[in-house]
Amino acid sequence: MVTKPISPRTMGRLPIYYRYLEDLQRLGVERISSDQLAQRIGITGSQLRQDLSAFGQFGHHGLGYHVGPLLERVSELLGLKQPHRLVLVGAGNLGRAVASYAGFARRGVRIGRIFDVDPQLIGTEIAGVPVAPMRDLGAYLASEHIDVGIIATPAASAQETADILVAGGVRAIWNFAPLRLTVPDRVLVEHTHIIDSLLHLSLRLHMQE
Amino acid sequence: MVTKPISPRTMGRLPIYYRYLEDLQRLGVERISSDQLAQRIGITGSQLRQDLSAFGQFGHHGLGYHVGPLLERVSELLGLKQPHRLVLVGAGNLGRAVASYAGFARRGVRIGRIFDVDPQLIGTEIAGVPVAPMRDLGAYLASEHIDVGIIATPAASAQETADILVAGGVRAIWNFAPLRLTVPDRVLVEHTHIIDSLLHLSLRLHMQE
DNA sequence: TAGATTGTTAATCGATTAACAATC
DNA sequence: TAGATTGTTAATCGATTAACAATC
Repeated sequence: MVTKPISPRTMGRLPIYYRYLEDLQRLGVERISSDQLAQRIGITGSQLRQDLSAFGQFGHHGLGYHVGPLLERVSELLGLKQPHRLVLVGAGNLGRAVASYAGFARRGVRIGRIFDVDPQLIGTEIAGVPVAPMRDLGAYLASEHIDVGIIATPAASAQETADILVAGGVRAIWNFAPLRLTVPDRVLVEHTHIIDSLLHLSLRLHMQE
Repeated sequence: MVTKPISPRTMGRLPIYYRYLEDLQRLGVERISSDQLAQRIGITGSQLRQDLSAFGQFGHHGLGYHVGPLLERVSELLGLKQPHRLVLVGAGNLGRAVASYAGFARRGVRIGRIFDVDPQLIGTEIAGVPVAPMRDLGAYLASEHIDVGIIATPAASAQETADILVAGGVRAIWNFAPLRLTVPDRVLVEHTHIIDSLLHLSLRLHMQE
């Protein structure tokens, strides 16, 4: 189905295309030209067409692109057609924020359980997901097939958590703790360091002066 | 002081250089060669030297780079030498997580006040920062000089919040709400959409299959 | 059909890598 | 000095833009 190899830069833009197409669909827009969509996103129409052509022919000469089918295709490329099964480790503010994120269910992302060391939290639910004691994480992973582990623990326990997740067979780790994790090559790590965003903003402010 | 124009890609890597240099400093490493540092980061030594040469000569032939002075220079470029004054709007889980982020103080980032609509929270403190009622935001901005407004409200009130922040004279908005904000050109917007990270991870997982 | 817009080729632009003289 | 490593130039590679024939 993939007609040409998709370049890294194009891949990096897929989440953005996905979000904009979702917005259009929600607004009831059925068709849009490459120039119109590109303008919203802030890129050139040429670049958008170049990107889209890497994974199929979706446009209609003279008419533009149908939002629905294009969104389907982008979703498929993003791997959103298969549901993802996740566990979340760390039920502090950040963990709670992640667990409560409204957009997951709609995209096939299911957090099966939350793990934390705080005895006060054990047995409670956060956003409908039960909180279990950290020491049960290994056993849980052994009994359930989990794709992704989310680490929202303090930095001090993040590596230890990663080790348990890896031993439990996760294929990827989504890491919010402010440190680099050491994992085997076969395990993907996505770092989400909010400080990077702030540093980037600070840089832009500074350049503007 | 800036010797050559710094390319967008190089600018994008500055936060990463900053974090790695911080780590090295904390570990007590005083000197490092471009090849060693590049290897840690996962880029080539050539690229690192090319990047660093854009903003000065820091290396010592045969010896490598001194971590301290280089970190100083990168901090300066990132605008971390001037303290930033921020307000945070929205004291939900995400807002609390941002307010509690330990790395801000060290980098000259100060959240002066938190605003929320929940009467229960008014008068309390989060991470030592007082929570004030949302309706006082405009007056607060008029009385204090604030650089950046952080939006951690639900999507439904994010644009309204942005309007108040803009009217209050902020130069930039750090937006966590899952929607695009409309602001005048002079106001910078940094979007931090955690869903993008997950989509990117999902894509990588999917490509690997 | 006439007008609009795609998909694709070719041209341009920018970023990364390779190589090495300079130099500590 | 000999060895190591920078800073920079030139070569390569890849991504973006421009242009337009194809086509609905």
